[in-house]
Amino acid sequence: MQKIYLDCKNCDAKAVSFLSYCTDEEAEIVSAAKSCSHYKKGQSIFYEDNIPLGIYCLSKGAIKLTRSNKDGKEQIIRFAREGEFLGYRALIADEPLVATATCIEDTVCCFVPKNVFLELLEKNAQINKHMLKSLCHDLGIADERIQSLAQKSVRERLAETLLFLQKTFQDDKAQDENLIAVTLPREDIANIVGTATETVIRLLSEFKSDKLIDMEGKKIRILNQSALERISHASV
Amino acid sequence: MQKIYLDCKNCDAKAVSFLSYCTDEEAEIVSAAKSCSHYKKGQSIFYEDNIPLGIYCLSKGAIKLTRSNKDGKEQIIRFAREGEFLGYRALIADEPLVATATCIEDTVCCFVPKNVFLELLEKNAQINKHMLKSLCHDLGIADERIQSLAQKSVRERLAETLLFLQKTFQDDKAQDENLIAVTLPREDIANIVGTATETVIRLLSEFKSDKLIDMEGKKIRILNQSALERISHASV
DNA sequence: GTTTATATATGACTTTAATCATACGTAGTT
DNA sequence: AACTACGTATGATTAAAGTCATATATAAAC
Repeated sequence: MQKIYLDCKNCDAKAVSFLSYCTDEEAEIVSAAKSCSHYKKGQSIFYEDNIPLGIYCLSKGAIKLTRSNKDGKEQIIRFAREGEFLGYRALIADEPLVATATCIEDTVCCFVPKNVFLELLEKNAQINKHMLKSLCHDLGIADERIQSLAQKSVRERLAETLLFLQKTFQDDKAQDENLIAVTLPREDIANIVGTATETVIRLLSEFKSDKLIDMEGKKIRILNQSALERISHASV
Repeated sequence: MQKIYLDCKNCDAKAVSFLSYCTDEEAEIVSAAKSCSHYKKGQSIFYEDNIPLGIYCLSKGAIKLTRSNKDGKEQIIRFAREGEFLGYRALIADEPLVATATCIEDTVCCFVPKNVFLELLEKNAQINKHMLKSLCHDLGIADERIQSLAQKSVRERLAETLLFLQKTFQDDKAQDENLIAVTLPREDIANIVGTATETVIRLLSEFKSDKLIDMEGKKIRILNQSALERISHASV
C-alpha cells in the first residue's frame, strides 16, 4: 500500500462521483483533507465490524464487498468501480461496517475523513440529494437480490450473475462487449451466486457445452445472451 | 377501503415517524394534503411495477412488502408497522415500485402526495437527515439478509425468522414477550424464509418436539430463545 | 348444523445442490 | 526440469430441501 498524490478536481473518478456536484472550493477542501493509497489486487481497504473513520473513493481499480461466515466462506454483497464510494453507508447510519472491501484489481483509493465528508453532506444540498437518490436505488437493487436468492435456482442465479458481470464491468475502450471484462476465480463467482465452487464449475461447463458461453483463457465470453436471459428469468 | 379523517399533529404514529421532525406548520400542510384510508387485512395499498404517486404512512396496523415471481409465489422483503413510511424509496429513486404492500392486519394508512413529501424533504434538513440515516440502516439490514439467504440453511433461517418476528412485533402492552404477537400463516413464514410451506411446517414441528417453541392456537411461543439463537448463528 | 374452503400436518419420493475424493492444468519457485 | 501451490475439472456419494399426494384440523359460508 503505497501513498500517492491525486487532485480531486482533476481526478478521473470525479465525473461519476458526488465530487461532480462539488464547487471548486469544496473539491479543494476534500483534496487537502484526503489521503490517497495504492492497493494491490487481493489487499483489503477495510474490514467488517470495524468503526468507519471516513469514506473511500475509488479513483482506479475495482473492489468486492464481502461478508464472511464462521467457516470463512465469504459472500460477495456488491462491487464498486472507479468513481464509486465506500463506507458511507456505515458512516451515515452511525454503525459499524457490515462488509469487507477487497481489491479485485490493482486499485488507487482515496480516504476522506469522516468530518470532512459529513460536513460536505450537510452543506451541499445537491450532494445530499444525490446520496439520497443513490441509496434508494441501491436499496431497490438489494431487494431484487433478496428475491433472487430466495426464489431462483443456482442455475438461474449463475446466468444472472454472468450477465451482471458483463454489464457491470463493461469496458468502454473494449471493442468486444461480449467478453466479461473482469477476471474472477470460480470461487468468487460462487460467492456472488451463493453456492459451492464445484457447482459453478459444473454449470459453467454445461453452459459451454450448450454454446451459451465460451472460456478464453481466464475470461468468459457470452455467446448467447438472450438464452442466458431466458434462463435467468425462468422463474422470476 | 373506507376514508377516515386523521390529524397528523395528533397522530399516534407521529412520535416514531419523520413527522416528529416537522414544525407545527409543516405537520399542518401534510395534514391538509393527505388522505387517509382504512384497509382490511389482506387488502393491498400499492402494487409492484407501478409508478409511485406519493408516500404512505401507517398510522395503525401492519403490512408486508412482497415481490412475486412468475408462478405467483411471493417473497416477503420486509414488514412495516405503525409510524413507518412506504413508497418513499421508489419516489426518491424516481423508479417504479419494486414491491407490493399488503396489510397483514386491519390498517389505517395515510397517503401524502409526491410533491408535498418531496418539498418537505427539500425544506426540512432534519427530515432529510433522518431519511438518509434510515435508508443507510435499511441497506445494512438488506446486506445482512443477502448473506443469510446465501449462506444459511433453511433451518437456520427459520430460527432467525422466529426471533425476528418476536422482536419486530413486540407488543408494548403485551405482558408476554415470548409470544410472537403477530399471526402469520405458515405460507407467509415460508415466504420470509425463502422456502416451501411444507418445509416450514415440518421444521416448526421439529422445533416444537425439541421444546424450542410451542404453538398456542395460531400463535407461536418462544420457549428457548438462546437455543434458537444458537441455531440461527450456527454458520453465520 | 352441514357443507365448503382453506390451513396445517405428515408420508413418500424426486430433485437439487453440497460434500468428499481425486485428477489434471497452469503458474510460480527452486 | 522437478517441485510446489493453487485453480479448475469431474466422478461418486450424501444431505437438504422441493414436490406430490393425502389426511386432518380449523375456519368460513350457507
